[in-house]
Amino acid sequence: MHVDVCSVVCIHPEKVDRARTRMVSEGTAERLAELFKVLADPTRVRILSALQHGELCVCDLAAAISASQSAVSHQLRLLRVARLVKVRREGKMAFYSLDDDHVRHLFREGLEHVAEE
Amino acid sequence: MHVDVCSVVCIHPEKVDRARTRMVSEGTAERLAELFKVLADPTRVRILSALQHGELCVCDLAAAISASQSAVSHQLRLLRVARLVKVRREGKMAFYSLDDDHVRHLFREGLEHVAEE
DNA sequence: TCCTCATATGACCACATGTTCATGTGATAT
DNA sequence: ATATCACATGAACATGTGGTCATATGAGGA
Repeated sequence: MHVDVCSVVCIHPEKVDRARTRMVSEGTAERLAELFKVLADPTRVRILSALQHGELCVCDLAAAISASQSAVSHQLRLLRVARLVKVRREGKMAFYSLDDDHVRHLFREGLEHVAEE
Repeated sequence: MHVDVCSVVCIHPEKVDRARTRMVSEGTAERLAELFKVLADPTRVRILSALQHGELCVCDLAAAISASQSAVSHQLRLLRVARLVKVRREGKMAFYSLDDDHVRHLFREGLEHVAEE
């Protein structure tokens, strides 16, 4: 990151100022990027997709998406800390489900964009 | 990627099957992840944020988000191929704007999730 | 034509990320 | 107690990514 404005000339200062005041804060941008980063992996997308219609235990998830248990566990951790999924423990099993409808919305919005092309 | 199902025991086959049939295809998951990947960077988030209320030229964008022209150009390229922004050329200037309302929706959905915590 | 300006892009480098392998943890059964 | 099962996690490694620097491109002006 470096404050390096293109010389002097080409700028429309009023446009820039208007944009700056309306922009999200740096912290918000950071957290927003962090959220999308969690959604930005095929394995995690498939996990979320598999959970769209109800909870699954880790082992079932691994089977559903044809990935190793370890890989799934690692990814579930990321999804958990981002509050995209939640856990329900029952004995030695762990049942995962989508955390809220919000996740579903984001997912569907994304799907629509992908479907467009 | 390795088909490695946890031994035999813990699976609920009917749940797994139901999930599998309802899941998005591998290709769709890939493209969905690709879309979110483009949104998964603070610089690109700030660019999209700056464009929420109208087009800006590259130089103005760089000024608005305090990044170098080169960095902004590189990121704009990614946003372009993902069809999140579009260009309007006018002489030697290039004015960028959000490609459609879809991008705005995705952005806002993300913001709401971030705002929750 | 030659120079300058706005933008685009290629090479390179430091850093982040996803998987596997090995091992840890806590619950249940024998 | 101890063995086993489902799940979690740490280390290590290969690959991907975002920035800078240098340079290319293409439009306008002198």
